[in-house]
Amino acid sequence: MDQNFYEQVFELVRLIPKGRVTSYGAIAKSLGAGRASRMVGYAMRNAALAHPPIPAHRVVNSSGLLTGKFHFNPPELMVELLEAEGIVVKEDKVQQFKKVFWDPMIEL
DNA sequence: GCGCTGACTGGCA
DNA sequence: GTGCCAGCCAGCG
Repeated sequence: MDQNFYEQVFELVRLIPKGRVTSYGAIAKSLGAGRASRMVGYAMRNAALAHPPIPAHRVVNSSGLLTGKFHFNPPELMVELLEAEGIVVKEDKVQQFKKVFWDPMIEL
């Protein structure tokens, strides 16, 4: 780890292919901080202010639930972006989560 | 230095 | 599928 944890989180999130999503835990694990999933979420908080912009809408929790959509501006933006990429979202949950799930451990 | 909070997770009922 | 609990680590008052 020669870079900061946040930097790695941001980079990994940027690598998420369009139309795919991943979970905080998957990101944390791929960075070697399997139990630091909360830190990933905390990092995403900076994502909104980060430059260049981070596609934080592609990051959801292990259940495919859009737990962080409330932090968007406006909150419904997250769903809008996801659906715009072909991801089906209903009731703040990613449908066919297994299909659109992108595992950084496998893909990288 | 201490305690609470949080964009979480996995296990169990 | 849903709900509760304990573990984790960084930031903030």
